[in-house]
Amino acid sequence: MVSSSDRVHTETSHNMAQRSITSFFKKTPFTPMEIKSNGGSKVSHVNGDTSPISDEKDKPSERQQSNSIDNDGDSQDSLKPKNKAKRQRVISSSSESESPVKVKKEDLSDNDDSITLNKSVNKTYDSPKNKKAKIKKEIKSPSPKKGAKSLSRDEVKENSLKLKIVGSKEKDNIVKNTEHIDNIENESEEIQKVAENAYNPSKSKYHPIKDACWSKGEPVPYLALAKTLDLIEGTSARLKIIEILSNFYRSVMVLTSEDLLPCIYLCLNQLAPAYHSLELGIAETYLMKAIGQCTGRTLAQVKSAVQKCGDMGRVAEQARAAQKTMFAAPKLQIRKVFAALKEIAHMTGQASVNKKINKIQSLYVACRDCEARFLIRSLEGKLRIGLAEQSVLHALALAVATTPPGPNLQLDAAQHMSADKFKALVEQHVAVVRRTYCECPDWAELLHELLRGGVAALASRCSMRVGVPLRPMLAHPTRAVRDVLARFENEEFTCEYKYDGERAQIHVPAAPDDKPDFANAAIFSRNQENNTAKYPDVLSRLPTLLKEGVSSCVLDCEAVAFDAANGKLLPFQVLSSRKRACASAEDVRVPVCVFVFDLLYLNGAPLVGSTLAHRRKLLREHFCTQPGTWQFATSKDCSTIEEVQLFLEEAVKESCEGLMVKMLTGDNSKYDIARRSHNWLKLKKDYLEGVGDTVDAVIIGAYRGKGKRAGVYGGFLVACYDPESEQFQSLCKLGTGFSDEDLQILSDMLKEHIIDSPRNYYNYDSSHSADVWTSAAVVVEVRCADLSLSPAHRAAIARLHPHKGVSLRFPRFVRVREDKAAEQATTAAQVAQLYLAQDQIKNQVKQPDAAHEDDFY
DNA sequence: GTCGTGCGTTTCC
DNA sequence: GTCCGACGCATTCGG
DNA sequence: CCGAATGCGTCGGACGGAAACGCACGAC
Repeated sequence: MVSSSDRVHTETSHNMAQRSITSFFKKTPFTPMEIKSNGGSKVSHVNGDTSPISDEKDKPSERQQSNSIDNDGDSQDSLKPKNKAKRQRVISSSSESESPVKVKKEDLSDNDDSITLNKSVNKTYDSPKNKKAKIKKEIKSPSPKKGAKSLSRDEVKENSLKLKIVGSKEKDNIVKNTEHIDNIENESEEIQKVAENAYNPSKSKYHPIKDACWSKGEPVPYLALAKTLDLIEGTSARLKIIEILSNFYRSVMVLTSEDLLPCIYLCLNQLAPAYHSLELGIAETYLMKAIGQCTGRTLAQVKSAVQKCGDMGRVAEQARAAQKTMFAAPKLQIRKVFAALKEIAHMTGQASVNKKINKIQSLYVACRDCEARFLIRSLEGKLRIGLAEQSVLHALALAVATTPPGPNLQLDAAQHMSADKFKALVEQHVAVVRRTYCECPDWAELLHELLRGGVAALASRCSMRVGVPLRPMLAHPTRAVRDVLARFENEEFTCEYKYDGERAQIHVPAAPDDKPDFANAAIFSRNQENNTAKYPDVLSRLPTLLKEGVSSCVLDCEAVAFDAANGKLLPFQVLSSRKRACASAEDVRVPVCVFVFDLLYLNGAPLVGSTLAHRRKLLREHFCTQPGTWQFATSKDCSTIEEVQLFLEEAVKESCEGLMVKMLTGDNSKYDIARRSHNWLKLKKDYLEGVGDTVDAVIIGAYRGKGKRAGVYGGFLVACYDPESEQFQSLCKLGTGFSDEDLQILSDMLKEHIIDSPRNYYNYDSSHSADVWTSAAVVVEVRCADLSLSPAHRAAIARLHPHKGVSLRFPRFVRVREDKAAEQATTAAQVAQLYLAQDQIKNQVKQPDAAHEDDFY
């Protein structure tokens, strides 16, 4: 490894390493020598530091001055000639073998050329929803609610109109003989099928057979899904989204029910239940490569187009549209697309990446219309249309309420009952479907039972069982201790330490002899991944946890790295260095202590419907603890603010993140994820106003935003200042905490500070190379939860570790410090000081032996 | 062919 | 993980 | 009394650091 002391940063392909520090003195407007330490500048904002500046709550009002919403955030590129245009549409796929070095060179030099080239091809994409939001702001309707509603309707109409126009334009693409005779019982009439391009599941009084664009028994065309997703993308009203999707599902159920599962998976970007651990293994970079190869562009060209547009799906769609197709590929079918994705996920071993890319290309070239957009986004892993799990569940419930599966075909149940009655029916179905999914997050199983026996049979046939992970209860952040009381007023509640580890849901099934079957026990993560192989040590000592009489159970726990020698909890960073799969308990390098805090199932009976008080009682009765291996989460049943406050401080001192606050009795203490998934409160020091670490950092670079952040910068590289080495050392990237307005302001602000290449006194890792570099001018206040030693960031490098700097955990933007100049930012020494001041670091037992030295030399 | 390194992806928080 | 924005729903406010 | 305003919870999607892991690729 290159020692970074002799070089400002280790980016070898950049040429700036040659530039000497002296050149910096000539170029920069401010000279580090001139810095006057501002009256003994102290560490900024440590634990409620009350410097007069930091206390000024000058937030939005002042910033409004520089607000210019109209700006397109198009920064430096707007200066460039715009008429070079469409040159590179010429299909020339000759540039195959790009060595990584070559690619890098292109990356660096493309700044002027390819971006301009792509400019007119890929305009910054302003999503329909963004547009809508803007319109909404402009129109100050006396009745915003109604205004919004009618607006969305109009827009949907407009959208579908456009669709029709497009459809007629591309008449040649429309398959003309789409007339079929459908033999479904009471539908004896001849049904003329809708052309695929005109498929419109958002129309009112949607008829699942007549309005579909395929016939009974036929595989569902991928274009039907793409059209549905396209409509949804243009809609922001959630209920409307659900209606559109449910209409599509109704058609699938009635015509081709076996395609419903792939349809749902494609809507969710999922391949299988999480605990099957099936992943695509393909993301942004390889996708861009695939698109480039298909459309005769270099990786750098695609990259800059994606940056410009903020959406790879759109880029892929436009690139595909611009291409002439040599021969018509067969139409994509949903089941085939989904099967192909699964196939890609299963490819492993040598040359698998290329095989995956080839497979993607074969799909991509067969894309028509907007299919490419959604195919590519599926592969990216996010649809970005405002549709996710909860809406899919709702849509499915609405679909089965409207068109119930079963022998007696009924196409629109709503017709036969009052609106209120139907609404109640839907609500009930939604509740059942959601609950079922929470207890058994397996779409295959859920759909199988749903299509077979309908909603009525779902609850009984498909419910919680040992071995299938259930969705865990999550917690809401709380900004003040008094908010806890506000929420839990007059209720019994308890506070537990919030341990800084990894969620572990432990399942122990019963053997036929009614003893616990430890051999088949399993451990699942917060996201239902199967972590059984990760914790052989925990599994091996499971027998010490269960008391006599326990035959089966499901436990909710937190696994925390543990220093057995000193009986101390270790930071999350230590825990995360555990191998993901470990053969046996002896091979485990990082021991853990498991903190059990809930019991969800005991001896054949689910407890999710019991109160926490009851579950906790059973937990304490039936399970053993042993310091350092199995412990119950430290808890205290508080009733006053003062008690909570004190307990919080205690928790933090003992290397915990804070507190979890939970209701003990009543309906709200049940483990009912379907009804409310964030039913607990979390209380952390860094949420509290005026408490927690804050740093004033300098923006030295920016990254172009994607999706809803297209057109502005979506993130920034920020640094601390080190007067001794005269460097700005990267501290972290900053990507959350700003309002849309903040982002606009920052983007405008930075325009005048953009520089061609990073200063040679910027110390950063090449992995953090910014899209746009800026001179060190804008100072921002950044809040974080922790400071950690970083392999990639350089703040306070060599002060705590020879080649590791410090970075921030969970960094978020607080405000612009317009009152501060770059040289007044938090210094490297102060960052180091903040790092060392952390309770968790102070708690660490200093090793007098070589272990410490080991790290150093 | 083997080994180490770099890069990309996924999964925790 | 944090955070923001939009939506939907219930409750309160005001003419 | 009814519509408007307000408050709150949910949902979805921007974005963060760090580590493991698996494949690609160059050095030997």
